[in-house]
Amino acid sequence: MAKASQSVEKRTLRKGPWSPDEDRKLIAYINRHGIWNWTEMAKPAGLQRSGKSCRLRWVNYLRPGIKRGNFTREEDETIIELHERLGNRWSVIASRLPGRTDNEIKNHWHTHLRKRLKYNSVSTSELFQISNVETVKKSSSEVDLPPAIAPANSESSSAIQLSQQFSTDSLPSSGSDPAAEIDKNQTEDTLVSSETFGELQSILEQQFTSEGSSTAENYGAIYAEPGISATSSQLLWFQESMYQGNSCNDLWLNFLVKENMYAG
DNA sequence: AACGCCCTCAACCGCAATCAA
DNA sequence: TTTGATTGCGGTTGAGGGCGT
Repeated sequence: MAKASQSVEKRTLRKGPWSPDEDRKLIAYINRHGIWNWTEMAKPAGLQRSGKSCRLRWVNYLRPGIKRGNFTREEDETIIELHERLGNRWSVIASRLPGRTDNEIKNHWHTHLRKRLKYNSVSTSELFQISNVETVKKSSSEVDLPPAIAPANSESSSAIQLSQQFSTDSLPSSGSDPAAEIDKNQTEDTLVSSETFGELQSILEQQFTSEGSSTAENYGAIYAEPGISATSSQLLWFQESMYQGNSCNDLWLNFLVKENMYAG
């Protein structure tokens, strides 16, 4: 692309908050074509946004499976624990919290958890000793984490991790790269903590096991499949079951209803 | 009611890593 | 090997809402 037209394009790019219409356009485009190239996608999608902006909007807000709303106690503990071990590696931390994005976790850390830790001025392990008294019935490998229908991290992760179960006790106490060790643990851990989640998992596994391509691509592909209604209704059933009332779900529901994909 | 302060969180920016030609 | 494009990540910003005065 010529430099002149590039700069013209740059000047006309929209910034700031996304409108519902822009959201719909992006969802519709990804639904039909999947994710292939963020910088090139914006234009045919009818968006005057940079690819970067589109990607961010999708990853942090529009992507199916995004869990919004309050963080659970377990999530907080996981974040604090991992932050103590890994530092500001938000994407790694996010990958342990299905449905949560690195951005959301980062914000949550800065606005809530950091203050809480500061206020308590005790070490994380001490905090956990206190908080774990209430959840003593749960073994370390049974600590419930919210289910995910997508890994919270990047599009490039190689597989859907449906039942990311994560034990704080299973974290390595030493090692060259804690994050790598945790990754290893994560891929090995596929424990299911509840019947409900088991059902959800089996449904979703049916949808996701065949390809093993990247997450967002999977969603794009799935929503572009001819057998869309069954898949989307299952996904929506899942989402509605687990995360009722969040704005992202509403958006998807509205969208799918609009697109006649979901007659629920 | 009006104002100012504080908090939250969506979005942006810059840089590093990765990939492809 | 180099170089440009693309993607991913973490830090930061700013709009908007809540709340106290």
